[in-house]
Amino acid sequence: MEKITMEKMVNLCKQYGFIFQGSEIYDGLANTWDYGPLGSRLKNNVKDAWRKRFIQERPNAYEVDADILMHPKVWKASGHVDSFADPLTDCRECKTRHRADNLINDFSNSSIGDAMTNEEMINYINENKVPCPKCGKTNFTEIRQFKLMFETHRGVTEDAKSVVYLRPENAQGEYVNFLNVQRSMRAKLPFSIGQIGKAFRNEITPGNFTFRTIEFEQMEYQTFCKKGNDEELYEYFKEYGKKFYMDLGLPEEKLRFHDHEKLAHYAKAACDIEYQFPFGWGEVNGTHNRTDFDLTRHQEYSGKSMEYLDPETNEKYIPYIIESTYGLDRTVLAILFDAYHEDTLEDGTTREVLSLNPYLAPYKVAVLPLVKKYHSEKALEVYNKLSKSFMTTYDETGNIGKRYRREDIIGTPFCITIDDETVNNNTVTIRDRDTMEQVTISLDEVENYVNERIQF
RNA sequence: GCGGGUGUAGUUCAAUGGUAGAACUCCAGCCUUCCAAGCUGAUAACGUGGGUCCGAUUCCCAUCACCCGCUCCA
Repeated sequence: MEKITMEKMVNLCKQYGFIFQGSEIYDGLANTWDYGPLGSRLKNNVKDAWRKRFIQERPNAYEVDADILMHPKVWKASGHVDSFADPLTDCRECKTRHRADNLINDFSNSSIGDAMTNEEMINYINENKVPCPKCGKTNFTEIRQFKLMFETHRGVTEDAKSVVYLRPENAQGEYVNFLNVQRSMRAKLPFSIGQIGKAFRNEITPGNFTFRTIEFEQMEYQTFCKKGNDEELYEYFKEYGKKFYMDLGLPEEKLRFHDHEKLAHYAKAACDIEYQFPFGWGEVNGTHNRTDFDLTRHQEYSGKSMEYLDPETNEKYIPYIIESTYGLDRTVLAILFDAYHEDTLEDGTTREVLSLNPYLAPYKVAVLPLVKKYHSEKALEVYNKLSKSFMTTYDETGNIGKRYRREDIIGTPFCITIDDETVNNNTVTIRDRDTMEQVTISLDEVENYVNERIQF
């Protein structure tokens, strides 16, 4: 088995219609990628798998589909406006990051930093030898204005009032709907709100194909619980997430937990699930104990009570939140890397195979007439019939071996060959992608045969 | 954001200061009754913008994009 490089994966994805470079005919827009016909099928199948495990099979779980554009105050409350758009400078000595204006204001015990430009700030810092609060040295990088949120404008005027943001995370869509979901679903704690959707971050990125992009999709799961149950649920969802990845087909030895030492402003505990990509271990999931930070802030900023009335104890309290976020694009990428391998057959020839979990495969079945001129009519009949049940493809070009190879590389689990026996006796040969074994069954049994094997 | 590398057909490569050649893929046809066979034919490329030059795909500059390594990353 040959290890696949990133370059080869990018190529393969383009060649077979999984993922294309964004805006390619205009030389591309950096760190944007479009999912092609097969890629979007795969991605949707991953979403469906997630929905099944997280919404359908778990008790008290509800899905929402919140808007990407939210009231600007949401991002004030969440802390994103303040921490995502500041003049930041790094201490070269101890690698800590600071707001330049705060350094100056604290140093001068005034608010003169507020009115300075970035250049004035760094000059002031260097001339006055403003020390790093952590290590006491004065060796700061140039100030960089971090605006990690994409902004756009509501309405036709471009005044500050009309600024709206493309959401940098989906979570707030679940949080602001906490009460709506709780009331309308008559939900009792603990319950969960899940959401699949796009988020945007204006980051400087190193790329790595779809691993880090400026627009990305997340599958999020927020579990609201009583304080005291939070730590147990946090541990539970870490394991549940790992199990999910293993169910998708990723091997345990390529997955690991990575506990965060440096925590975000909202988190009490944070742990990633990482997958071993060719470029190293990379985060595919993040589970956070967000405590009651978010709902408390929303209560503060909106003036609306976020308290839950516990029907058993009659206590009122703001719930804790355990968040578990799955990077959809990263998950798809991990699945692609893991599924790809090159086989050497007995006769010495090779084949490239995507051994995808059949549930995830873009096409479940390929219908192949053994010889075009004798069997294509019957094959098209079969194709039309099977298309009603699952994603089916049809190929009559070239010899049968070549068509098997074409299906192997796009991960189609079952190839159905239509031959004289099909025409005369209504039996077909089904060939398995991974074992290459063939079975002959009646045409009527095909749907059941395939259905049994594509469950998640 | 920094350093290095690379941009020629869908892919992988070639050649050239004087209008680009091949293999594979793809498509059509022939052949073919179960694993990339063969034959015929067709389509298809110098990332973009400047500069030097009579003339630039080739040399120079810039830009865009990708790759590798840093950096960054809720």
